[in-house]
Amino acid sequence: MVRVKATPVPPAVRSVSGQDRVFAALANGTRREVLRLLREDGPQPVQQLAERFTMRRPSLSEHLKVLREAGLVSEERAGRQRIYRLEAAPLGEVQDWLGPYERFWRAKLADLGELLDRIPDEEAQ
Amino acid sequence: MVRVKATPVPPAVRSVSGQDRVFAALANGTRREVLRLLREDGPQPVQQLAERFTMRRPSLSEHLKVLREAGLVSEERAGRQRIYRLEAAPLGEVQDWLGPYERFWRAKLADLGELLDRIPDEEAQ
DNA sequence: TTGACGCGTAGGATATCGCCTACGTATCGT
DNA sequence: ACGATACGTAGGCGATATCCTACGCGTCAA
Repeated sequence: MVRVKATPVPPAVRSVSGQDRVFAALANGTRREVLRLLREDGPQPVQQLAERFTMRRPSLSEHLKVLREAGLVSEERAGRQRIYRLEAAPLGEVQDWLGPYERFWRAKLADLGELLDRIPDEEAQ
Repeated sequence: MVRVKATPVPPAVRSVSGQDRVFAALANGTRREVLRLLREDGPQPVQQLAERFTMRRPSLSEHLKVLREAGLVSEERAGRQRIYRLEAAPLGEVQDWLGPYERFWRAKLADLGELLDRIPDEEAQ
């Protein structure tokens, strides 16, 4: 069969490795929870992290691998332990990605605010 | 300026599953590209969106379904067309999720700046 | 009314995900 | 040296993701 497209423009032109990995890593609740634990309780060995989940430790190790390859965590060896630490730089890139969308939800909130303003009470911003 | 949200537009379930849906929807390059197109070129019918991708139209329809169920787009019927529009509110929640991490990458950037300041001859860009 | 158009869904093929158990490697304590 | 500990990897397995073709449904134009 013949497939001729005028302007294909594959969407994966931009670094598939970087942004895709980060978003894919964040698409899992367990991995987001790992990031939260590292943020709130600081760097920890795998064992300590694993206590917070019901899954087996090897499964958590796989999640840590995904986070590592996305640049979201780093590991430091300490004896037979491996201390994992939050690396938030890729999240900064996520925020940059969000930037161009910000005015859209701000507009929505403004609409809501306008509605509220019809009820005599508030100040605007 | 914190306003209590009293049942906004989406009456959908806002629990953990909602957040999961949003992150999962963003984990695909095609879907992020759809959001960009809707942001830059405004609301469009499916056909017009499909011209920008190499995949078949039914596949794009499935991506639009994922975005719809994540609350990231809305559809409006116009004759035999369906006009899709960006709904950025869930992205606002993503930004809220990023909030607690912000100080981490800010700290990293500060360290980098300090490091660059110690090298007098180099220029950063 | 009839056929073309715009779009979604059904169902299948393949790849990847997320979990498991079993096992290998390096380190620590005795 | 020896066993216990901390961790990663290998490989299997069911579920899900992502693409496809075929097709059904509503709308428009002639």
